[in-house]
Amino acid sequence: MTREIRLILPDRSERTVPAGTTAREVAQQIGPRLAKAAIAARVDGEVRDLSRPLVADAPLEILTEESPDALWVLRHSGAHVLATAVRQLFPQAQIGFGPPIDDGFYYDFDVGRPFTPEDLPRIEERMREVVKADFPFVRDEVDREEARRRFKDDPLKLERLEELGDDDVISVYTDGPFVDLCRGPHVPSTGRLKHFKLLHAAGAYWRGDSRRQMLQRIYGTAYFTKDALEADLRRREEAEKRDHRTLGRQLDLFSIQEDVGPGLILWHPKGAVIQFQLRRLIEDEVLKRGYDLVYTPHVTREQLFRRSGHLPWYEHNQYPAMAAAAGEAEEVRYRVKPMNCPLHILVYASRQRSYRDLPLRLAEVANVYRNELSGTLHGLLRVRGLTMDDAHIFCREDQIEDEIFGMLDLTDFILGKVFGLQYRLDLATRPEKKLGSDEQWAAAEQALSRALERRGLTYGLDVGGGAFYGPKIDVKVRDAIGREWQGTTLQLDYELPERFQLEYTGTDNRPHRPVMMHRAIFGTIERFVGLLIEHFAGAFPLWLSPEQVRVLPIAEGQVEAARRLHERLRAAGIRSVLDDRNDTLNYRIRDAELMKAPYMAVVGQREVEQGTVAVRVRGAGKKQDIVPVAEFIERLRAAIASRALEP
RNA sequence: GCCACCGUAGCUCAGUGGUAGAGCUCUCGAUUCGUAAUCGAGCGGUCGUCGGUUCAAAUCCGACCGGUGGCUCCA
Repeated sequence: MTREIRLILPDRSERTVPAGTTAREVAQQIGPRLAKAAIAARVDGEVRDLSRPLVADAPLEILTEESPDALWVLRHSGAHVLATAVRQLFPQAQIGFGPPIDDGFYYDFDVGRPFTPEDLPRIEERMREVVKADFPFVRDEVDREEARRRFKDDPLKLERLEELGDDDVISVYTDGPFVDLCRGPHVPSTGRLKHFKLLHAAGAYWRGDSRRQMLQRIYGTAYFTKDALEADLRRREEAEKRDHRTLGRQLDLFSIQEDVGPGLILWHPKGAVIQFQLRRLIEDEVLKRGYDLVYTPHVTREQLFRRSGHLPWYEHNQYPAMAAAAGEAEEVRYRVKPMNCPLHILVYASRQRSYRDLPLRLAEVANVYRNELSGTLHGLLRVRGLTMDDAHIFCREDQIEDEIFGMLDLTDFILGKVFGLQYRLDLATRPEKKLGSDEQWAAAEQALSRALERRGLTYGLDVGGGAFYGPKIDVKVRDAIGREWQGTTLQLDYELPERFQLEYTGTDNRPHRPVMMHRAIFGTIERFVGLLIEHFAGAFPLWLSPEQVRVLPIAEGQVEAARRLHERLRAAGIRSVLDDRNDTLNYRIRDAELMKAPYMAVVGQREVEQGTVAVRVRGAGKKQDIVPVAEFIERLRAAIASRALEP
C-alpha cells in the first residue's frame, strides 16, 4: 500500500495524495484549466518540473505564466531549444552553459566556425521546427558513469560534471535529439516556447575566464505572450533611439575623434554647458555642506603612486611614465594621475592636524586618465579621460556614521531631488582578503548600516563585495526606461591613511590615525551626462538645457525686434538662440523641436506691436501662450532657479 | 586585451571586379511665410590606412587603425 503525503496549496487548503504523484497530476485534480496553464511547480520553495514525483509533505504551488519564476523556466528551456537547433545545424558544436538571464537567455558553444549574423535567422527557423515538434523535456537522474558516457563528446560538460560533488544529484534533460547536463527545471515541452527571438551573437570566455578559450555565445529572449515579446523589442528600440552617442551627435553635444584618441571626449559648446551646470551644482552644494575645494595637478612624480600602492598594482590601468622634467635626474619619471586620492592626502598631510580639523572634506572636480582596455570603451559611459566629482573625507572612526549619513543625504539631494531619479543601494561587506582587524571591519560595517537605517533607506547586501581596504556603498540609478546605472560609490579606506602614515592629534595630545573615505556622487561627469542624455532622451530640463529659448521671427519685418528680445534674454542670463535664417517658420520650428529647445519664442507683427511673445513649449505642439516679454523672462528665471524638471 | 561584425560626402545610407551615387546638412539665389520639412542651383569623397592579387579593386586577400555587440575589467 502506497504512502500518503500531504500537500499545502497556496490557499492554505490541504490535499492528500499518494507519494509519487506528480505536480502535473495534482494540477489536473484541481482543474483542467490549471493543468493546461501549468508551467512548473514550486515544491517546498524550490521550482521543479511538473513531471517530478512528489515524495514528501510539502507546500505546493502550481506556477503558471503569471509567475515571474515561470518566465525564468521558459527562458531556460529557450536556451535548450536554441542548443537543440544549433546541434542540428552544426553537429560538431560542443556545448557550454545556457542559463536564463535577466532579460532573456544565452547559450555558449564551442564551434569550429564562429557564428555570423546570417546564422541567427537560420538557427531561429530551426528552433521553430523544434518548437513545432513539441518534444517533451524529460528529466533523468543518472550516476556519474552514465553521465560521462552520455557527454563523452562534450569536454565542456565533462569538466562541469567532474566538479559536481558525490552528494549532488546528476540530472540530465532530453528534448528530442538534444541531451544536456542540467539542473533544470524546464517547461513540459518545447511547444511551450512560442514567442522568442534571437538577438545577437558574441564571443565569451569559457567560464568567464580570460585565460580560457573563447566560446561563441548566442543571446535571445522569450516571453509567454506575443504582446510581452513585442513590448520588449519596442523597449530595445526605444533604448536605441535614446542612445547617447546618437543623440550626442544629433544635438551637437560632444564628439570622439580618431585624431585625438579613443575614450577621449571633445565637449562641444552645447555639451560643455551641461558639464558646466553639473560642476556648478555639485561645487555649490558641497560648499554648503562643509567641504573645501582643492585643485591638484594632472601630472605627478611616479614616486607618489608607488607610495600609494597604485604602482604596480594599478599600473595596467595607468598611462606609461613620462621622462623627467628639464634639469631633473634621468631616473625621475612622471605619471598622469588615474585618481586624486594621493594628492588630496598630501593636502591633508601638508601640516599637523588636530581632532578639531576633522572631518576634513576635500573636494575637486578633476580630470584623471585611465588606460582602459580598448574593448571596454563605450561612448561617454566608459572613457579614458574622465572627470570625477571626487572628494575625500578624513575623519575619526566615531565620525564615520555621520559622514556616511551626510553623503547619503547629498546623494539623495542630487540624484533624487534635483534629477528625480530613483536609485537603489547596496552595502558591500568585507571580502576574504582584507586589510585591518575584524573588529575594525565590524565597526565600520555597522556604522555604514546605521547611517543607512537612520536615513530610513532600504538596501541590499553584497556580502564579501567590499574592497580589501574597506567596505562601501554602491548606488545604482534607475533611468526613465528602467535601466540601472552604476554611478555613485561611497568607499571607506583604511589602507591609504596607513601607507601615508596620516595622523591627527587627539584630545589626549597623542597621535591617532584618521579614517579616509572616497566618494563621487555623479561617478564621472562623462557617464552621468550619458545617463542624463538617455534618461531625458535629449530633452533636458530648462536649467540644464544647452539652449533654453529659440527666438523665431516670423518674417523679415520682425528680425530686429526678435534680435532685441534675444539680447534681452541673454542679458537676463538665459541661453537664447536667435534663428533668423531665411527659412519658413514651419521649418525653423521643426528644427527647434528636433534640437529639443525647451522654449520657442515666436515673434510676429502682433507680438511686436503688443510687446508680447508667442511661447511654444517643446513637445506641446501648436498650443501657444501669448505673454508679455517681461513676464516670459520672469517665468524662465524662476524655473531655472528652482531647477524645475518640467519642461 | 579576447571573439565576431562593421568602416563609401559633415550625417543617414545605396553601390559584389570595368570612369563614385541619393536624401539631409552646408553655401548661393528666389520666396517673407502665424506653429514639425518652400523651390532651384552649387560645394563636398584618392570609398578608414598600408600592402597584396588582377589588364582593372569601394568591391577579392592580409595587416594595422577606429567603431559596434559581447567576454574580461570597471566610474
